[in-house]
Order: sequence, then C-alpha cells, then structure tokens
Amino acid sequence: MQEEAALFKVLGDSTRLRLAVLLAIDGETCVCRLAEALGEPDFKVSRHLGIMRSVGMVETRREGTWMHYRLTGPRHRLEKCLQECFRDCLADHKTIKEDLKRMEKATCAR
Amino acid sequence: MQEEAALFKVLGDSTRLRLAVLLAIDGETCVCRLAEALGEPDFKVSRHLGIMRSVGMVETRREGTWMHYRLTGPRHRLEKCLQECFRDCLADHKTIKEDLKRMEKATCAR
DNA sequence: GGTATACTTGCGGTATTGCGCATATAAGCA
DNA sequence: TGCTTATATGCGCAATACCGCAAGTATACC
Repeated sequence: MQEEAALFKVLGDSTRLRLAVLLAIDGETCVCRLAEALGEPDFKVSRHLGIMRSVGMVETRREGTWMHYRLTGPRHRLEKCLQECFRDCLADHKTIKEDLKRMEKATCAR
Repeated sequence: MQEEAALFKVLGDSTRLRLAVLLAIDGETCVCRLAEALGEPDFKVSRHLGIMRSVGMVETRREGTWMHYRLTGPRHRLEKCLQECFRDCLADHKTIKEDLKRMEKATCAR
C-alpha cells in the first residue's frame, strides 16, 4: 500500500497537483511554460517535477535545451483513475483556469 | 487548490489510505474494529481518523462508548471520484484483503 | 461512588518536507 | 572557446509529520 499512498502523497502538494492537472489537460509541456503558468520560479517547478518523476508519475523527453514533461501512460487502474480525476474534477478549478491563461501567454519559445 | 491538495495529502499515508478504503467497502465502522483490521494500536488509528475528520473526509456517530466512523457523503466531484477510486482500484489490493480478513475476526463486540 | 471499556490527546523525539539561494549541468550557437 | 538559455541540484533552515507512551475524557454498568 506504500506505493499507492506515495502517489497520493505526491499529489498532496498544491504545486504538484496543479502541475499534474496542467499536464493532463495540455499534454507534453516544457518546464519554462509550466513555471510561467504557475507564476513560480523554474527551479521550484523543476524540483517538483523531479519528485513526480521519482514515483513514475511523469516522463521526460529532451529536445535541445528544453525538457518536456508528460504524464506517464497509466500503468494500472489507480493511475488511470487519478488522471481521469485531473481532467474531470479539477480542470474547471479557478486556479487551473488562471494557470492555463498564463500558459497561453508564455513567452517561452515552446 | 490547497483544499483539494489537502485531500490527497491525507491519503498520502498508507495507514490513512487503508482506513479510507476499508470505510468505503464496509461502511460505518468503530475504531476498535479498524484497529484490529490494521493490526495497529488503537491510539494510532484514532489519531489518523482524527486527521481524516479534520479535512471533512469522515464523519462520526457516537453509540455508547463506541465511536463509529464513516466516509462523508461526497461534497463535490473530486470526493466522489476519490471514493470510487477506493472501491474500484484499491479494494482488491492484497493489503486490503488481509485487513478485511482481520476485520471479520475482530473480537470487538461491534 | 468505583471500575471497565472505547476512544482521544498532550508530550517529546526523530524524520521528512518545502523553501530560496547559489551553483552546477547540458545543449546550442557565435 | 566562451556565452546564453533551459533545467537540475546541493545546502541550510524552518516547519511539519509520524510515532510511542502516558494520561485524559466519555459512557456504561455494578
């Protein structure tokens, strides 16, 4: 049960929960865009993404200097359920809408 | 988003996650039965239930010396989704099955 | 009143977490 | 090579979390 709890624990921080929802909605995204979306320093976002990666919740793809993060294709029912949760229950949240708005305007070259 | 993250955080501890799943499966249950199910001291179980109550995840009903805990009827989509998650994704977990077995044998007078 | 059962809570200790800052790495380009 | 952009990470600190134990409350029953 430790592994399952670890998934919830990772989502138990609002910064990481926002990142998870944004990735669920927008798919693969680079760190700088996510940092602009959240209005947080990129080292902070990077560190939280690292934590999410350590439990296998996200995967990365490097493209030059950019690092693209995406949610891992769900490995079991729990992860599938959680990802549906992001899209179905949290996408409409005020904070997420604001994050998405900032992400659209991101100055990052994509 | 803090409130939503707080829900996940509460589930980010394996003791509390087990309690949540057991309550989702078995409905209203007293502390001593839950403690026997988990094989943990009752003061520990009681403390974790208190944490779950502090975020509104569980409610209580007193009956004599017994205190019965149950999951709160979901107040929004996220809680509904999480409760489905308990039943659909976690009820079959090895640990939960063992917990349920111990709960059946509980010496507690119910 | 006194005792028993069921549950809760204060305390002290150790461990983990999240933060910002500064520094490090990694790739691209002049 | 050196410079820039994008990202990652080591460090120290303050805050929080979980634990076991011991003591407390609450109800029931004699």
